[in-house]
Parts: sequence; C-alpha cells; structure tokens
Amino acid sequence: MPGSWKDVFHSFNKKATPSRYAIVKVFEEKAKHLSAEEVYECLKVRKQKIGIATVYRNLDLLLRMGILRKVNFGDGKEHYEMVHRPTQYHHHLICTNCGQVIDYGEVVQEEKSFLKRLKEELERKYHFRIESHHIYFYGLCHHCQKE
Amino acid sequence: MPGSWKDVFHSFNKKATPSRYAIVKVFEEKAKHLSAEEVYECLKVRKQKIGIATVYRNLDLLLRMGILRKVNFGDGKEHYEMVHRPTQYHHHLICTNCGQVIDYGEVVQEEKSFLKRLKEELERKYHFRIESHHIYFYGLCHHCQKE
DNA sequence: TTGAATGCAAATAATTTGCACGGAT
DNA sequence: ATCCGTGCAAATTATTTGCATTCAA
Repeated sequence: MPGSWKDVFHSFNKKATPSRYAIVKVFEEKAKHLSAEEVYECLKVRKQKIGIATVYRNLDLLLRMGILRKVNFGDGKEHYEMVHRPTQYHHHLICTNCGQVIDYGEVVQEEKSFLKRLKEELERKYHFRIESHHIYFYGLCHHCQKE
Repeated sequence: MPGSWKDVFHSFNKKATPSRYAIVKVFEEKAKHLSAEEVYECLKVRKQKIGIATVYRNLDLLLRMGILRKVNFGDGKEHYEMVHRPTQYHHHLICTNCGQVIDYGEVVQEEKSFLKRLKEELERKYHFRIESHHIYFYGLCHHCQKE
C-alpha cells in the first residue's frame, strides 16, 4: 500500500489493512459515487477477498475520517463518494424518471461567494458550525423529456 | 373530508379515501418532515385504522402527485414533507452529531435569483428540464459544538 | 356494481451485529 | 503477543408485495 494512505489510516489510529486500501482505491479509480453493493461487486471482480460487512464497516470508517461523504439519490440505498477539496466540489443532477445522476462542477461564477454568504448567515442565525453542504437538482434528463 | 382535498384526488383519478385524507392532514398539521413510521404512529394515536403498507403506498402516491417530496437526512430512512409554493420553500440544516434537523427559509436576499441562474445554466449545459432542487447543510448544532 | 384501495402477513432489500479467527503493529 | 479488523451467518430495519376483502364512485 502506498505510504500516503498508510499514514492517513495511522493518523486516525486505525490499521492500514488490504481491505481498506482496496476500498479507497476503488473510489480513487472510479471517481464517482458508489453504493456499498457496487463497491463489493467491484472488489469481487478484482479478486479482492472481502465480505460485505467489512465494506459497510469501512465505508462508515472512511465517512468518519472525512474521506468519503454520503450522497442520496432517493433510490433506497446510500451512495458514497470521495470528498474533494473545496475547489473541486461538485453537486448532483438527478433524473426523476430514469434515475440517471450527473455530477456537475461549478457552472456559475458567483456560486462560491453566494454559498459562503449563505453559510455564514445560517451559522449566525442558528448557532451552527457548518462543515459542508450539498445541492441536489431534480428533473428530467434529455432522453426522458421526449417520452 | 374537505372538498378541496377530495377534488385534488379526483383530479388525479384517484379515490378520496379516509386513509389518504388522514395522511395529508398529518402533514398539514405537523408541518414538518416525517418518516413513514412516524406518520403511521401518529395515525395510530389518532385511532385511524390503517396499515403501514397503506401508509407507504399513499406516501408514494402523494409523491407522484407532487404534494409531498422526499427528503433524506442520512439516518437510514426516507422522510417526507409537504411541497410548498416556491415562495415558501425551505431547506435543511443537519447536525451530524445528534441528527437534529432545522428547517430554514430564505435567509439571504439573492438566494432566489442565484438559484434561478444556476438552474438555467444547468438546463442548458446538460439538457435537463429541472423541476426542483434541495440544499442540505451539514455541521454541528449549538449544543453539539460544546462537547 | 366494480375495480381501486386496504389490511395483513409474508417477502425482499439494505444494513448491522455477534462471534471466533486471522493479521497488522 | 495483542487486539483490532475480518468473514460469515444470523439479526434487524425499512420497504414492498400478494391476496382476499372492503368500499368509494
């Protein structure tokens, strides 16, 4: 396992195991949101010996470590994706008909400044310390509009 | 049942049943997001004879009718809430420690115009027809910050 | 009257847990 | 050597489905 991930796990007083490394590698390589089952299937294809329970336990660990975040598309299962640096954040566009999900980056200039202001306003008003946010847009994808 | 709801169901070619009316009444009165189980428990307290399957079936119906929307707080169950007119929309602030959810309305002036622009940009770029959006903010509530 | 809606129980799907064993430190 | 992490199977939780019965139109 590359030293960097090893160090990350150790910095959280967690052991750097093959299972854990295999999971983060899947997310690094696929670079998209995956359900627990999808991670599990992907690892099976790669001949990585792992149980589904270990996948769930480590997804939860990676969540608590701040390496993954949960996203939910309303399809009955949780999905997970890597947390990117603030400059690389993205949100989701979900087709309510076919379930397709599109990741989009920053498309409008003032997005960051607007969200910063909204965040600060919410923190003051509700005495929260806000750590992240997520925007979901729902509608019909190109294909489903024609039906 | 008040004529208005009766008409709404009929306009969708659906029967106006006591179960359906009881469910919308719960959402009207509680005015907040509820899980299927919470709706069911609430109706039991009110002596409304109903099965949990009927609750799920009608939540789904009300979703398709555009009366309810699904919201997800990452706690393993779906929650539902009434869709309000665009001028009354609100989003959610979720405490990642205790799970508390705060509904917030429009707190920053340019919120609507910003989101309108973002929506239009996304529609053009991805050929979507966007119908709604939802913003979630995550962090620590006042109480959990002190721990 | 008649098909849509319901209640109940059983089925399914997603996720979690208990426990004995194996492996990272 | 020591526990943390793991696999497996069983348990739990959320949601869906099949079917006989009920009831709104």
